[in-house]
Amino acid sequence: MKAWQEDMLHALSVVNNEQELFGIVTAYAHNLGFDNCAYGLCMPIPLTQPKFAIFNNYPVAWQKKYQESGYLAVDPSVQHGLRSVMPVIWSDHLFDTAREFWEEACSFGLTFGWAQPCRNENGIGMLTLARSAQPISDSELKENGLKMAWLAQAAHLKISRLLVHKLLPEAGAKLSDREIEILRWTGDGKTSGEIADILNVTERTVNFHIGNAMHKLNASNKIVAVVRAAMLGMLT
Amino acid sequence: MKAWQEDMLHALSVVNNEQELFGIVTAYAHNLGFDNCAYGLCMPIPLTQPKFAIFNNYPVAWQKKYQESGYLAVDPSVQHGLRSVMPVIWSDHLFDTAREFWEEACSFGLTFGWAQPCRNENGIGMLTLARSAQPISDSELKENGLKMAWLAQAAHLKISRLLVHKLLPEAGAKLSDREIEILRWTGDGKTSGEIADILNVTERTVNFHIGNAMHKLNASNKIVAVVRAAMLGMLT
DNA sequence: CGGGCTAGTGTCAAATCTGACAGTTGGCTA
DNA sequence: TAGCCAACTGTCAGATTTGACACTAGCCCG
Repeated sequence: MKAWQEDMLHALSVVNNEQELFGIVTAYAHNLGFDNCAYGLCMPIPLTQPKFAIFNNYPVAWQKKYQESGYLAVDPSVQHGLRSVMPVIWSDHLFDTAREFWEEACSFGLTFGWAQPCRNENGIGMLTLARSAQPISDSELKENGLKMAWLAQAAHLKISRLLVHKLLPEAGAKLSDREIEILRWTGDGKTSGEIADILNVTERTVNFHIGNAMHKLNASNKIVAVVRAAMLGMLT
Repeated sequence: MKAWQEDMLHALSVVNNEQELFGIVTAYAHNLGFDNCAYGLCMPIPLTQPKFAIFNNYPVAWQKKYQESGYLAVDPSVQHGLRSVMPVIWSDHLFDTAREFWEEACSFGLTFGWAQPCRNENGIGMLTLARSAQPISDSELKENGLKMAWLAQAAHLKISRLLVHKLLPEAGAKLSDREIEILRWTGDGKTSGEIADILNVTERTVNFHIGNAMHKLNASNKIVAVVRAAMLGMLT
């Protein structure tokens, strides 16, 4: 494996708090020629008003403005990340539907940018690398593009886990094999009685396991238990 | 955007059947120096026994052997793809737990390989590029790595949609805004009565929408409806 | 203007789930 | 050997869901 890949993963492995982790990402971004970088995570639950977590080293005034104006719901690059897995370079076309937002960002020195979404069981993450001068050229992409993509994947891999386990207690639940099996069948439409037949146990036993899973996942009914377990990748 | 990226996406856009699509991917793989390539997709539902779809141009004898021996459940590169979003290069270390499998693959000329997993609302996909001679060097990765990663993303983007819509009829369901809203609340643990209060409608109306969503998603109860909608990205 | 579509509402019986009571069995370990 | 834990089972009342009957109001389109 290439030295810088091991390097990056190693650097990201030695710390275990999200601030430091993001600091390391920022440093790598700097090495790759980007003064600014941002990592955003959209967690898989709750379904109504999903939780977001954002780190960036943008100008404080812009962070404030972004927050206060609710730009998270406007920002086309965020919209893109929530829909696609393809990387994007900031362009007029991308910000077609939010001209003002785009111009305002430019006024804070966020002119040229590149963003790579990533998905895993902890949700959808996106790493953005940006700077005020120098468009992102083809030769630069050829030189550093793979490292940028790698950095995005690696950042998401490490940061998302940390964040989700800190902000979503249910993500830490350890389900037993039996519980997982039963939640799977439940999510495929079987009633407790049917699952009992499939597994050759009593309906009471099936409900017992479902009840335990509900407690572990802090779920008020089995719908929530199945949805959470599925969204957090526990049934895969 | 770089010419080859547009090229690739364009080439993948003009056809709309999975065989041809995979043919194009194969051709790009060939240009990148890989005789063999494979794309595998693990669909998000059902939860018990998830559906897989696989395309490859491996030797027929190996395809047969792989199929018959149930290697899908053994293949460490598949296991990796189901767990992580990081790319991997085939190595002794990766195949540590399946020596025989690894040697057998080598005997069919599948010696050097690289695999990139990708995730989206259509499930987990993985593109593998392989060949019999010439290890994958750092300089080659530097030269072509980004294109390889892009090819994987693009292939997954195009093929997964087609496959999922063909093999999972429920993926084509168009839920109304009201249905989505109600399924979200349901997945967060609200009962029909509670949702009725939240939305200022009757409990009967909530159940009406849930029933409609159930029909569209071919679901036997609302658990299935919520799980399917969530797993297929309809609630994001 | 009639037909189709979406959103909304009523009622009622049967099926299913949830919570709280109270247990047994077998394996692992201090 | 006593204690703990996971898996399993029984019963029962009350809450919730599901399916099937039928109906209104508003909007768009041919």
